[in-house]
Amino acid sequence: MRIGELAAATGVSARSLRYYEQQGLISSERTPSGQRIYAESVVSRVTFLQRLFSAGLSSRTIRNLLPCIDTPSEESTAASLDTLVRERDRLVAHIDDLVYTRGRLEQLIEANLDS
Amino acid sequence: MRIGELAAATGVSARSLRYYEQQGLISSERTPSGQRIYAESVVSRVTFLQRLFSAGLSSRTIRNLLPCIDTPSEESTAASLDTLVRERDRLVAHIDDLVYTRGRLEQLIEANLDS
DNA sequence: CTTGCCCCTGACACTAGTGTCAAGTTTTAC
DNA sequence: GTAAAACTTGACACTAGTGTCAGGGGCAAG
Repeated sequence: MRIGELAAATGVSARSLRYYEQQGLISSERTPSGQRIYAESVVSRVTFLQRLFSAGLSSRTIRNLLPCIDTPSEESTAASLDTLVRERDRLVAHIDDLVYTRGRLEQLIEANLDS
Repeated sequence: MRIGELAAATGVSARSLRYYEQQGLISSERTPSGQRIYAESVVSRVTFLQRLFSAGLSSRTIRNLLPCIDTPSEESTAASLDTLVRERDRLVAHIDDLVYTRGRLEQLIEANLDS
């Protein structure tokens, strides 16, 4: 599939897809003339990348844990697994914080509802 | 209290405190020479601001809901309350998304642990 | 009075992902 | 074969909160 199709399939702009490739997060074949050709599996990869971005991971951090995604259960993923666990912990802490904030907002809504 | 003390008390840089004031999120008295003097109550305000920033609210959005914070239960907060509810909903959706992402990361950790 | 520390404003830099434009090439459709 | 649509690289802009530096003023302790 070409970049326009991938963009349509994932909702990610072609600009961003090229950026992801530049950051080493996705890969593509090239036609003889240089146009990118993506495997079908890249769709779910891009979706997952979006999810990680939305969770606040940087492209650098994501690149660090790619071995855990691409070749699970191999020795070469020691540092990758470390990054993965660290990001999970960071995410858990952030969720806890957001849940508390949600409570604060709901208190505020209640206090403003008795009008 | 002066800006250095407020910075120490909140862990927010003086630079950021001046920025918050510029954005209309906090206010201060001034000494005749122009130095900022903060009320004690600004400490908790700044702490809450940090919380909202960390939840992804922009300073513009925060300013919109300040009426709900400063003068709860008044008519003038109709638009403010609307913003508040909208942000609460956005936050709830985001938390749900992050919880799902946490599950994905934990699946990934598990898949990489059987080495 | 002077030393040292704190404060003031204004300006510029940085990050990091994305938008957008330009100029040129390739593919597709008629 | 020609026109439209899609692709290429490269470059520059933007956001928004923060860091940092410059050049100047304020104020307390010695």
